[in-house]
Amino acid sequence: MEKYNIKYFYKRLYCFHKKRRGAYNKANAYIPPFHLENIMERGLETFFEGFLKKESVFFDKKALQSSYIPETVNHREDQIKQMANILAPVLKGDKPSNLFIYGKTGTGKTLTAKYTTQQLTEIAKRENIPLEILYINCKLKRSTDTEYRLIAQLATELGKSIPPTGLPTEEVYKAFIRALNRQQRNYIIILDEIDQLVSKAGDNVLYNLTRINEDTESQISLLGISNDIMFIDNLDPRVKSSLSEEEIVFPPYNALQIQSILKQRAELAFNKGVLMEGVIEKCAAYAARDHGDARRALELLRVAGEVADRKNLKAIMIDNIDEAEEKIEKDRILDIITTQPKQYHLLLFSILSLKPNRGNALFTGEVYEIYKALCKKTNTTILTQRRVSDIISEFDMLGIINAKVISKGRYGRTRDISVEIPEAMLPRIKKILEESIRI
DNA sequence: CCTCCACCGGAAAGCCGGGTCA
DNA sequence: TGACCCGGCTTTCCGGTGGAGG
Repeated sequence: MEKYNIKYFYKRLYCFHKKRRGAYNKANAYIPPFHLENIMERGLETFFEGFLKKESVFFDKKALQSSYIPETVNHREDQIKQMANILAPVLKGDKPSNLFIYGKTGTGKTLTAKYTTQQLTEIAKRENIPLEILYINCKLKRSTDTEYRLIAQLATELGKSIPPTGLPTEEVYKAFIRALNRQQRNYIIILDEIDQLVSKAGDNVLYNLTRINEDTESQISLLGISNDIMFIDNLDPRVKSSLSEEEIVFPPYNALQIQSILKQRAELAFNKGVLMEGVIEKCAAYAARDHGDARRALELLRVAGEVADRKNLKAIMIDNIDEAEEKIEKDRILDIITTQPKQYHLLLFSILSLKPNRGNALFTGEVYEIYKALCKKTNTTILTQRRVSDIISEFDMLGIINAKVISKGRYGRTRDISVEIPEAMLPRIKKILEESIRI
C-alpha cells in the first residue's frame, strides 16, 4: 500500500481532529488539545511538507490508466475514419448500421470507440441533434452478465431505475422501451466485451435488442466490441447478419507503434527525465512479444513507476520493468485465489498437496479422492465429481493450473493436471488456503 | 481390430437466497 | 402474506471417447 494515499491522509486528518479537540487516551488520561501546546501546527505542517516533498516519478498517473482517453489516438486513424463514416448518418437523424468491432486485447478497440463517439456527441450537442451513447461493459462482474441485468443496466442509464432482481424479464424490457420512448432520440449502444455477454446469457438478448427498433420510435444502433474473432460464427444467423452489418478489424500494434503510444502517455504521466534510456523500448518489446497488447504495456510502465517510487528511486530503471512484470503476475494470481469461495480453496489445496509426491501429472480421480478426504476432515459437504470437474476447468481458464484431457488407453480418459503457479509463491498460497479452509 | 476403462462434458432439473408485487 | 421471478450453484442422468492391451 502506498503510504501517502488518500485513506492515509484522512486517517491522519482524523487523528489531528481528535487532537485538536482534546481526547482521552487508552489509560484514560486527558490529552490536551493541540493548540494549547502549539504542536499542532508543527505536526500538520511537517505532514504536508512531507507529502509535498515526497518525490514521485509520476506527474499524472491517470494518463497511464487504460480508461484514459488521450487527445489524439495514434495509429488508429483508419479505424477512426471507418467508424466515423459508419456512424455519421446519425447526425442527419438516420439510423447508422449496426457495427461490430473485433481485435485482440489491447488493440485500442474500446479507446477508439469511446473517442469517436465522444467526438460525435460533441458535434451533436453543438448542432442540437438528439443523440445518446450508452456504453456498457459486459465484463464488469455482477452488473451485466445476464439478459435481465443488461437491460436493467441500460434502463438505468436512461434514468429509469429498475430493481436488481425480482421482476419478470419481460417487464424489464417494457420498462426499457418506455424509457426509450419518453424522449425520441437516436441511441448508440456500445456493448463492450460482447462475447462475454453471449457466453453467459446467450444470444437471445442480442436478438431482442436488434428487434427492439420495431417497438419504439427511437432508433437504436448496436456497436459490439469483442476480442474473440470466432465468437461471431457461433451466433444465431439472424443475429449475426444484423449485428455485423459493418465490421472493423483492429490489428495488433507492432513494437514501434507501442513505443510511440507509450511515449505519448509517458510524457503526460511522468515528471521530466525520470525515464532511463531503454525503458520504453523494453516495455514495448515485452508487450509486443505477446501480440501487441498496449494495455499490458501501459500497465507494465505504470507498475514499474510504482516500484521505483516505493524504492525511493528518482528514476525508473530497466530492472524495474522485470520487477513490475513479476509483481503483476503475482498480484493476479493472489487476487484470483483469495477471491475464490471455500470449495475452490479445498480443491486447490488438494491439488497442491498432491503435487510434491506425484510430480506434475495429476489425474482427476486422484485429486477427487484427496478432496473427498479433505472435506471429511474439515466437515464440509462433498461436491460431486461432475462439479469438481467443472471447477478444475475454471482453474484452468484462470490460468493457475493447466488441465489437458488425455487418454490413458485401457486405463481410461482423464485430465492431466499441472500447476502453473510459480514455485516461489507456493508456500504463501498454501498458507492462505489453509487459513481459509480452517474457518 | 475390437474392447473397455475412467473419466469428459452436455442437458436438464432442483434448491436456495435474493427480490417484487398485489 | 403468498405467488412469482431470477441467478448461481449443484446434482442427476447419460451418451461419448482416445487409445493401451488383448
